[in-house]
Amino acid sequence: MTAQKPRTRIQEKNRARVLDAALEVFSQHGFRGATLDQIASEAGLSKPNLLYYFASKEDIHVTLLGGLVDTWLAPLRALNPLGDPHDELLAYMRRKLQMSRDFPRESRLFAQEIVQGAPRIGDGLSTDLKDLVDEKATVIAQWMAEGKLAQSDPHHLIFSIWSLTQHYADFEVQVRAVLGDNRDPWAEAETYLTVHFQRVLGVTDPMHGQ
Amino acid sequence: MTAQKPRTRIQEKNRARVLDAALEVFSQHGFRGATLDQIASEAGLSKPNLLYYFASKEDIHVTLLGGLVDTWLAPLRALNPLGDPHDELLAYMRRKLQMSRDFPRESRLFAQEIVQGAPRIGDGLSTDLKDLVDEKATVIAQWMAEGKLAQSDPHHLIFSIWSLTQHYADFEVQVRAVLGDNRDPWAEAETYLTVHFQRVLGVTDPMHGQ
DNA sequence: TTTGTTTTTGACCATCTGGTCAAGAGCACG
DNA sequence: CGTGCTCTTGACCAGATGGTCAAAAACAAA
Repeated sequence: MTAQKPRTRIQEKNRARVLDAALEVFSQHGFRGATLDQIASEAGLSKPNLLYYFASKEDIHVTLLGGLVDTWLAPLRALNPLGDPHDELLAYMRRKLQMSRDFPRESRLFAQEIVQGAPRIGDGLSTDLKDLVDEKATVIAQWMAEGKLAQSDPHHLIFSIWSLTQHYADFEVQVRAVLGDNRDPWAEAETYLTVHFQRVLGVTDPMHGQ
Repeated sequence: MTAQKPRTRIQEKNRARVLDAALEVFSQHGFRGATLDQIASEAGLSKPNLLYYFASKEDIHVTLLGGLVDTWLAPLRALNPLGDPHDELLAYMRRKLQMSRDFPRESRLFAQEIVQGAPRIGDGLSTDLKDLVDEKATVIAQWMAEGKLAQSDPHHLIFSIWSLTQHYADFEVQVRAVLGDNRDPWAEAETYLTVHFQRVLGVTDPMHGQ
């Protein structure tokens, strides 16, 4: 299943450096907009040296995306069917927001891949992703049927969590431009989204400000 | 202010064809991923002929984005301070969703520009966009102060409308992959988002299913 | 038809880009 | 030191790409 781990320490270190550099460049310019020279320079390696560690530009990109999907889906996997519905979903939202804040480059890389039609990841979407989402959607539907959450379409509820949290990473420039320099987007996002989702989920007893 | 309109009919027609082709290609591959040959081919023109109508690749891209911003902001401009708060905001959301459905290429083009840090549109964000949003945020804040809407941060409320509506255009592949072939994302989106925002806005008297 | 203007194109070019290669540097081990 | 292995690089290449240009085709006006 897993590819053979690189043997030496230096290989492991340099592969990591390349991947980090590539993440920086790919997330900013997209796959075709990125150049091997840029990545090599960012990684502090010569281009041929970079190609000693990875077979091709696409190899780097694929490796990056592959390692990403699992990480990205982890918060959803962690959604516990046995926990309290509100707590679980709010916690999921917060975890997702944290990931957007802590790994904006990863978020943007993923966003670009999807916007462009997921040309190099498409298959995984219809299988792994769909299966996981369907599974969790069933759990949520069950919660709703039990009257523990306000009724709505579970799939779209999940979409709304993705959309609202990733927005702050993917459209960060726009958010900052609109809010101005004196505000902290991430702090405000957590406050706002908590209230937002409490309402959407149909909280029974929040301290409703006013 | 406005550039001199092209004189002949054929110029107007061919410029339009180029822009449409460019929109197709840019929105799919990003600026650097798109090639003049692709655009020319898509427009049914030879590359030199294309460059007879536009000075450069960047010229095409800038023209496209420039014409876009106004259109994209129109729905927000139309938000009426004198109307009913719930109706106005729900109508805004629906108009935005319709635009995402009817002009997904425009949405994706814009999304890519923002994700990449708005390198060719950045200035407009901090001025035109910010001013308009600030203005409308004030209106919304007023509505909230009058108790006509549930309290929350107006700027982030606007972000949430952008985010949730554009998601269905920008991440359409993902949405379709997750929902499967037998569902209609756009129809469901309208239904879902209506309920979603009724809750967020603090509807006084919805038919609450259960 | 003649003349002047707009449109179109084939040929061409400089540069960039992903990728190769052979040779060299560094290094571990006997 | 010598031997073999990993790592690094300068030089190079083929193809793609943005853009130019002079000349030809279309077209409009007289």
